[in-house]
Amino acid sequence: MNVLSNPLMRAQERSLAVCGPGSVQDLHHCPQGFNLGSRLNPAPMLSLQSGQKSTKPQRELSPEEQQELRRKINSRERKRMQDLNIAMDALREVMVPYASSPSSASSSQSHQHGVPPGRRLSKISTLVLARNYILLLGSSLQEMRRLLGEVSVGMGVNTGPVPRLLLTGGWPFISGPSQLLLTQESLLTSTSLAPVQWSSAGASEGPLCPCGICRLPRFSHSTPAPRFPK
DNA sequence: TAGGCCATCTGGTCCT
DNA sequence: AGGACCAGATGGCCTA
Repeated sequence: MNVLSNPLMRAQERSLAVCGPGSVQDLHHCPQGFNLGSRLNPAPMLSLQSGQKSTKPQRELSPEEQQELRRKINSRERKRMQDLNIAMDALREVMVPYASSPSSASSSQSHQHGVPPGRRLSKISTLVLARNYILLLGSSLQEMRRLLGEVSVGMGVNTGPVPRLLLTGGWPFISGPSQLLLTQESLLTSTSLAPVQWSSAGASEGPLCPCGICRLPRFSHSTPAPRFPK
């Protein structure tokens, strides 16, 4: 396998080559060697006194201990980001066929984000496409429910278990992208996965999402309280 | 060469 | 207290 053909591996290769994990350079962020003092706080950095809200006097860390702690923290963060990238790759893997589909409205958006066919989707494009895909599924489901409702009313028959599930608003457990990262439980309990209310006519109708990125019909941007009030 | 995308480091904040 | 999460900063790589 050609390592250089995979941007992710390329990046990892690069980081390993330049600042190998756990190397002393971890501490200095080798390209610049600046991070020994806070950019926001001119006071000596790397005090590493987590929180600093404790009134207890903290034990002074020796330079070696500081190094070791910093290295540990950096390594954790690196691992966290790598896990995130693995998840992103999994999502990407599922979304790529939709991105390359010429009839897909999403593909134009991937182009909008500078993703020519044949190239790896960027993170932002992957997320936008995934969102579009979910919206599409939602509208398809709406439409299906509507049709099933018409049919069952017209025929006056019991529609059986599956249609009833659809008609009552149950979320279908399709073997699609959502199953990659969501459990059945999370699907059932999540309120954010309620069927989307938007015209099946497409994005040309209704107000556009103001975010300027997705440019899709607005369907309620939930704005949870910021976790980090500034 | 400018701009997009990315990985990494870092300090701050929140959660368990 | 330690870990998770987040956002800002920075520099490298790649492409138009």
